[in-house]
Amino acid sequence: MPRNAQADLSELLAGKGVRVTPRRLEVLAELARERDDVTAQELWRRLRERDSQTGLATVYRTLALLADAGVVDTMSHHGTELCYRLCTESHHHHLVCSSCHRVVEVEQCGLGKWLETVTRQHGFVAIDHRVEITGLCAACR
Amino acid sequence: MPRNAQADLSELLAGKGVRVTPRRLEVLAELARERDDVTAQELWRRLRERDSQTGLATVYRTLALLADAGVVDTMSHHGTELCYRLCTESHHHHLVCSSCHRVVEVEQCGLGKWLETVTRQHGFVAIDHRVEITGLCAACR
DNA sequence: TTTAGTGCAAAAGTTTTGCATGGTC
DNA sequence: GACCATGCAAAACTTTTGCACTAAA
Repeated sequence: MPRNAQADLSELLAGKGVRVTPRRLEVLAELARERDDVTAQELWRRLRERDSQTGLATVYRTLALLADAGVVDTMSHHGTELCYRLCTESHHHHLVCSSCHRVVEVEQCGLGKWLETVTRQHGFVAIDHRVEITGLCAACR
Repeated sequence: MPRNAQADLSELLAGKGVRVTPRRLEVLAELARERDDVTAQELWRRLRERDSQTGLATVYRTLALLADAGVVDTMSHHGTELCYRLCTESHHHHLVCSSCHRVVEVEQCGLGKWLETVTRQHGFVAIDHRVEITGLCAACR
């Protein structure tokens, strides 16, 4: 990994008030390498393949921390495992290929007015929302 | 439970080509009683409280079957457990109260055109999509 | 020096499976 | 009667915790 990418990751943590450690950088670097989402178990397996000594518990603890800090997004494809993914900071949604599990981030949000309307209609105040579109990507079609 | 509701549930199963059994009707009836979503474990506990002899494995098997048949929706509130809920047949989305977990179904879908646009933009063919809006309901505000 | 992170192993919890038995069509 | 559903107990997994030890600020 390029030396400045390393530094970026450190800043990413420090900026969130999170203590910087070698383990956390390893986890973060692995997340940065993944194009798509991964489970904690998968991430751990890949770290081991790179001869990292990181323990599974640390992976779980780190991912929970990062999710808390808003550095990673969590998704669950309606299986029993939680998936993690390093995400852009801005509001966005996901396009997921049901065949190859590729994830594409969509920056635009098409909900705008509708969101306003339906939440008010039911007496809710919206805090957050997520849209997950499942489909087939170009390669899998 | 009213006698005709019983019959309705039987028809619901039979209509999907699913074999009708007392156990499945019990699970279905319990789901019908729940306003909000439940985990398999919760559902099982409630059945026991009603002196049902249904085994936990049967609850899991039945819920999987019903989800497959499209009779229940599954959601995961980003915890480790999967939640189930008896849903209307038509396309709809969910409004979830983050404080009391109340779920409201929203029949309208505000995605229409936007969905078309973004999927095509990324070379996807959309198969399905789900919108989950988190917020505070009137009572919890 | 104080406070927090980590590895390991054990525990806790959820979901799945094998198998003998009983019920549905 | 054939085939599927069920209960029970065991197994398989994922995730969390306790604790002794190490490292960051």
